Amino acid sequence: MPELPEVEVLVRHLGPLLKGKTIRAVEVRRPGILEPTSPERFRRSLRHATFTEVSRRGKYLLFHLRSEARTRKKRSFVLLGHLGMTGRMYLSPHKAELPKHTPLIIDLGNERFVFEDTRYFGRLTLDTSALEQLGPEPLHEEFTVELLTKLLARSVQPIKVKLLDQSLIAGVGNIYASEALFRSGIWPGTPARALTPVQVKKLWRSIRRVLTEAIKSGSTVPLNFSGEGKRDGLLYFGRNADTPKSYEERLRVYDRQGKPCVSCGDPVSRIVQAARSTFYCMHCQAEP
DNA sequence: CACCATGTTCCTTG
DNA sequence: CCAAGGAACATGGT
Repeated sequence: MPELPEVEVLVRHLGPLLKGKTIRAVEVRRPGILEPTSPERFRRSLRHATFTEVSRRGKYLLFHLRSEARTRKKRSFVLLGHLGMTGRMYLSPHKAELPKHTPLIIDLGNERFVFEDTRYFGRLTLDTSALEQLGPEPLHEEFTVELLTKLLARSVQPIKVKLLDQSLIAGVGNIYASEALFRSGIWPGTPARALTPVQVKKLWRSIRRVLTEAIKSGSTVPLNFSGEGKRDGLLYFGRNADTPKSYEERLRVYDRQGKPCVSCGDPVSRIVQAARSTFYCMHCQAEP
């Protein structure tokens, strides 16, 4: 469930549940997801540590912990999480059956923290160096039109590909990149530096709007993070009974190839850029 | 068997 | 050094 909004909603959900909980034991079933941290070091650091806070940076989850070792002095550290393509994290009763692909389980006493990840692309590690390369948070005040203009000024890369660059803007992924460009009426193949000032401003607004709206739809709805059901917690596939809008209504172009554009009725196109699908409307996002 | 999938990193080539 | 493209990672759905 990976882009910025999904991670943000998950962080808001997990924060209150984990705060103050102490780790009793750690079971590593797939050491690869800890890399480059060794399972030994991982277990040693986490055992007896207490969660103090959960926050987010781009698509990363930051679990803030404090080790309470009596013998040694207290020390704060961060456990960095990433959901990859298929990762999920939730609390679950001990008696609940674990899913087939569960790389890591943390025993919290009364319940356990489960990291489920079918494709094992996700991470839970003590190495936080990945954060250093991230660009600005698109929803923070520091992300201004002027900053976006500067970031796009020299590049000839297609704007859609640029939006996926985490060192440019942190948290935008393949779905919301297509969505933001559709809302801005910009052709995905436009070289970044060829965008007009008006287009940059529209794009800036659209990025913030699609992310904010996605967070809102996830936050106002009682999402089910219990771990039952395949797609629970995925905002774009959300289908809770109380969901105000179905995912078809929430996403305007993504995965809608051949279906009528919600704006003009022309069929939505699919192209491949940097080996990823891009969805757009040839009429509403015309090539200049 | 084919192709596709919300992500990131590494390698090659220019 | 940079940009661009592709493969790799691993598993499942259609």
